[in-house]
Amino acid sequence: MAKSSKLETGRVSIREVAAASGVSTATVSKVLSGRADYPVRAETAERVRRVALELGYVPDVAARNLRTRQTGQLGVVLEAVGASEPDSLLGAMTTSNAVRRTFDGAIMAGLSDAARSLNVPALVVYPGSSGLHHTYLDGRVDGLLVSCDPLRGHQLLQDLAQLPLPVVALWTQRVPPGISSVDVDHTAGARQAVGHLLGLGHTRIAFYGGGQASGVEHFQRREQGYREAMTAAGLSPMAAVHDGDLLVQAIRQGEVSAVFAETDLGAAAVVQALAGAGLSVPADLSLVGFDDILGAEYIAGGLTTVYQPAAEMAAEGVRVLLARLRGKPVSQTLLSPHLLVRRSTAPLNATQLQSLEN
Amino acid sequence: MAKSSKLETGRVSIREVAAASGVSTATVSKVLSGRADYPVRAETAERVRRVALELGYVPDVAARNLRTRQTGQLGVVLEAVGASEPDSLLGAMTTSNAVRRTFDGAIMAGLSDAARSLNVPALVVYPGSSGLHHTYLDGRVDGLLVSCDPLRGHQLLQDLAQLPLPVVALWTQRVPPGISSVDVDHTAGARQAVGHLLGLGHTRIAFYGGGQASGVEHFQRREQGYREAMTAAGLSPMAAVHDGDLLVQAIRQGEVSAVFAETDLGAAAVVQALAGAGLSVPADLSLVGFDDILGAEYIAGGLTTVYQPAAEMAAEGVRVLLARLRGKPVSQTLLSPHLLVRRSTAPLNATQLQSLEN
DNA sequence: CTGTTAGCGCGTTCAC
DNA sequence: GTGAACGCGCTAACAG
Repeated sequence: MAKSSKLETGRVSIREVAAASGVSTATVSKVLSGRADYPVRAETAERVRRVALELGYVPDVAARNLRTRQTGQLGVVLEAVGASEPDSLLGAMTTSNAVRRTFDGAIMAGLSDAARSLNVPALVVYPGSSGLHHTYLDGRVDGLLVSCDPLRGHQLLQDLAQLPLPVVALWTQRVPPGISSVDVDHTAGARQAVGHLLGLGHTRIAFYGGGQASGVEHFQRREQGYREAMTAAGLSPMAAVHDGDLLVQAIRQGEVSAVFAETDLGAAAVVQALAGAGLSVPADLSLVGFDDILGAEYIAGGLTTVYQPAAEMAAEGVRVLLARLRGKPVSQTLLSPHLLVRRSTAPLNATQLQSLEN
Repeated sequence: MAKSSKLETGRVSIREVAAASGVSTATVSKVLSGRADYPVRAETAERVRRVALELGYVPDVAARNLRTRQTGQLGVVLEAVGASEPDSLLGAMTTSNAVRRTFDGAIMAGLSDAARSLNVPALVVYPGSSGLHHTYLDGRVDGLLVSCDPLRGHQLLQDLAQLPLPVVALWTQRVPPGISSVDVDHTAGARQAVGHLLGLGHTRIAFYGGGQASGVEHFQRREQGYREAMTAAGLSPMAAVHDGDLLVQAIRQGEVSAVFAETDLGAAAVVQALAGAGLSVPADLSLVGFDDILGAEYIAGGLTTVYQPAAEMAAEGVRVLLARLRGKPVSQTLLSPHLLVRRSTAPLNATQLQSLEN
């Protein structure tokens, strides 16, 4: 209609609300931003709110961001994603990659739920590529959550530590100074797993793991928990096994009646090795895994395993980050996993006891 | 130092770059925005670029968003996340939920990779709650990608269709008018699966599925593909089976030598039912699943299954959305899945042939 | 053809 | 409770 040189955004602005309620834009802003430290007469506030609602006023995010120099958005960096392994064709996705994605899915779910309930307007996702510069992040988010990939180095965290943003790392305890972390207590989880086996009467408990991926922080902690639990029970920890044939041999010779596997996938490999040798779980071997991956119910008819509280970890991460945004200091948090007892573990039985005595 | 009432952002602004290069801010903007339609002498442009680099100038995202009324961000709605099933405690996560999360992880990975390679600065994630209002989305993103949960209704898409944003739905073909979609061609995948079994000599092929989740779009299409493949081969499709005992009975009576299961999890259930009856895969039954979930390599010693290209679907979704942002029309896309042949399928064997003849 | 001027966009906040 | 400056990049209109 009106021949105007101004851009028409088709939105109701704060000025229109101000005009319609007979106050200044400043007053409208004070009322609607809900800050208690700007006193406005209750009657006025009420009128402004009603008019805003009637007019369908929605504050403009961009303008607010510009003025406040904040976004209300949190960044989520998925380290495993930036690795750019070409896995899209022919299902060439590696298994560990798939595991990561499962967990990232859970992490995203936990983050989204937490963000919504804690009134964080939005999460901004970035792949954890090395080129994750200041440039991309600055101005888009107020802080950063990093879903770390324990299989990779800490280069990403080192880089992110340089940013002028608070950073919370998930799923790791190895963080540069200045970065908060939230991790699962792998050691405690391992102790629970081994404790369960001890409670069933097993004493010859092996740790299955330490393959190519030894050196991985999580796995080291899990083995550490195994050692602690064994030692605390007055038993000698055994050297880690990572070979199905050797394990089968050890079982046959009565040297092993139970195994705590580093991961559920490792446990699945154990089951396959035993099956190939005509042995079964839990009759010949009690088996505990770690992770509770998708499909764990179908490993050995139901794998007893340590559940990692990924969603809770994510939620805690959001809380920690918001706290930092409010000035709280850097912190390190550990969350206890818990044991899911299914059908892959059983009391030490007569047959096992017998071969044990040989 | 200087007693200034201005906010100190500690950033290099376009004005400083302009001053340092001896031109106006307008010129700097023209040079750095890279738009060809604003002619600037090459020499000047070069100087400006150099100065900007030296000063470490980074355009302010908020200011740019405010002026251009665009964000360069795409929204990602995860429908499965908004359902708010309390699954964080005690591992009460349902299996289908876990499957969804796996796929959402893959989707996020695909989206992130695609976004980066297509120069989309950021993805903004939202849980697919019903309260996903205009309010939250408007001004934060230029368009929306929706990772649909086929187990739920289409209410979410109906709501999103009202928004003044282009929307691309992933993982569904049932979309309201005005919404683009990218889905896996479930029917084609099912035809591949059944074709594989036919090629191995099987003719008595059952479809395992149609339980509580019948009515789910994907599953209907998979069953449809089964029917088409059977019919095309001159065979009569059998009624869907969803009971392990009945299936075992049918196998024993020679009525079934192969099964195409609606999902990998369904296939896992079949394996368990057979194991309980002393039957094995693939000796007594050739089995094909659908999904290639994590752990599929461990079902029946390696489940033959239909791989869903989740990451590719996500990448295609980003392309489609960017195209729409450039004015391209609404479109519906189907991506072909492909068969992963592992060890759960084998040629029709003598024993099976014999019981077949009874 | 090259570059400048002068606001615009809109919510927030300081000084009165 | 108000007025007006402010945050900062973009671009239409204009001058040389």
